[in-house]
Amino acid sequence: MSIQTPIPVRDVSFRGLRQSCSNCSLRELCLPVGLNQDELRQLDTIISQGRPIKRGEALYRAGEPFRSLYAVRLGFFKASVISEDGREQVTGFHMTGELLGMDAISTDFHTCDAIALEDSEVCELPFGDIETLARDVPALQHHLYKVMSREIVRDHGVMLLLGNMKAEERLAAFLLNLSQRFAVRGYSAMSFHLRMTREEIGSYLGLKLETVSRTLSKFQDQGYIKVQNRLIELVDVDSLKRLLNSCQG
Amino acid sequence: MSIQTPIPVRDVSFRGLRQSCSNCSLRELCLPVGLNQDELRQLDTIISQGRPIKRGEALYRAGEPFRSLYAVRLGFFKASVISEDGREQVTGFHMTGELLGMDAISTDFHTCDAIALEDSEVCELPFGDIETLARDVPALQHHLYKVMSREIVRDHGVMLLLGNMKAEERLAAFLLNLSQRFAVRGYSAMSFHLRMTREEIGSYLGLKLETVSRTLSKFQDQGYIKVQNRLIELVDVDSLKRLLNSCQG
DNA sequence: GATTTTAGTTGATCTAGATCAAGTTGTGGC
DNA sequence: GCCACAACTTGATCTAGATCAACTAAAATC
Repeated sequence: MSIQTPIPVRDVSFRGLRQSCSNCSLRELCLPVGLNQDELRQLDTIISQGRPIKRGEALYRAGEPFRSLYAVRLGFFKASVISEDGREQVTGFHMTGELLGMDAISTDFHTCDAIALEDSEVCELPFGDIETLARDVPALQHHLYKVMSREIVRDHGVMLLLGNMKAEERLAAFLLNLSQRFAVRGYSAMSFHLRMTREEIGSYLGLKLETVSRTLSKFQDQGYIKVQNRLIELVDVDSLKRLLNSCQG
Repeated sequence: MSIQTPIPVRDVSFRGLRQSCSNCSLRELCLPVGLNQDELRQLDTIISQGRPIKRGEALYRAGEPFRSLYAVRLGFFKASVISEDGREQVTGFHMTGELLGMDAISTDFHTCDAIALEDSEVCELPFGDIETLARDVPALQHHLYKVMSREIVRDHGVMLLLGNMKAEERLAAFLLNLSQRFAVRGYSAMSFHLRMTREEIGSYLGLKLETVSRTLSKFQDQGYIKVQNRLIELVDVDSLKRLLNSCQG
């Protein structure tokens, strides 16, 4: 199972990229599959130009009124909920092409924080407008349902991970998932830079930062990976996968 | 925080109940708020009669092709995903008025099993038809987005629970959540029958059945609850809530 | 209504991962 | 380029919850 379903970029939410309209032509960046020229033009009028978010800044925070969904155009985000007593639970890491903010539709307020882990850029998609357009464009309507459904499936995968797996299995699943998602976006599957701290990984995986650190070291000792600070190289992917398959939790 | 957001029944998915059309008049049972007479009539034509599911039977199973969402009309379900190596993770318990199957929109196949934990009855909502109708009925379209969003928020709550909380906190959250949801449906908030085994509770909460049993006994010893097999009586709700608020995980 | 089966409790022990602690490395700010 | 602070590693110890085990109680089944 994969904790963050690896999906071809074209399916993630919106795809493509062209430098025409300023920096964020929805026409190509945020293009749901199967729209015709006219429908695309309509979409373009709705979607705002790219908005840059500096590393460390919040795209939105829990409690803020909901207006728009955001498509990550470039960069890397973490989403997290904070419990009343201040504990943070990272609910996901989001990269190019993924959609943020769907949790907020429920109450018209954001229920989690979205923080940029590197300098990033998003497309703002005003939800009211999107919803209206979706009525005229069945493909868009269906696409939105699909993207939300996929988020639910992903969350179930995380529950399975948190509820059933041991530390090594969690880390292996996490690394393999990241690897796949980078690969899909044209980056190396075998070597990548972690944008998040050990503590954030731990929060996502239900582990303490020391356990994350130790487990990474263990993987390195066993020759599964090489770790240099936040640079990860996957050396023996099969062994990592075996860790996952043979997990008898 | 609540692991399974307590929501007034009218918001859960569809509401109302009348004995007119056989046993499952959508007109009242599965009525999204804010539809007019004509829209209701349209809905009625789409939705199938109530379908009974016996205790222990599956409403659907992972891998089956997706056709419809299901509104629980009566009864109690568990939803669970099974990992490749056979581990079960219960992803939720669902009662009257809640919607099942939204995870399947993503791939057009169900990704989890839905098993009745008592004799139950559901309304089948063919998704294609619902989607088509939603184009003409903005309130219905928006309602569907909301329901799916709410599921995402609920899942984030479970992640927080699984990632951060200790056994006692998880159990307290679980009992309080059940209590609220029963209350909303007109049943007693202080005393209710658990439809699931200790093992199923444990699977949902990321605990072993022995730990669930022990923790319930502990709560009873401390005078928080009374346990008689599957009958739970909440004696000291405040203490249970305090357990949750003061959790310093 | 007796019997088999399944669900639940409780105790003893073990262990994965948390916690505490000390040191190292890396990074952003001036 | 130096300083201060944040991120990371590694070791020693502790503990919540898992595991193993034995027993009891409640349902199904015949």
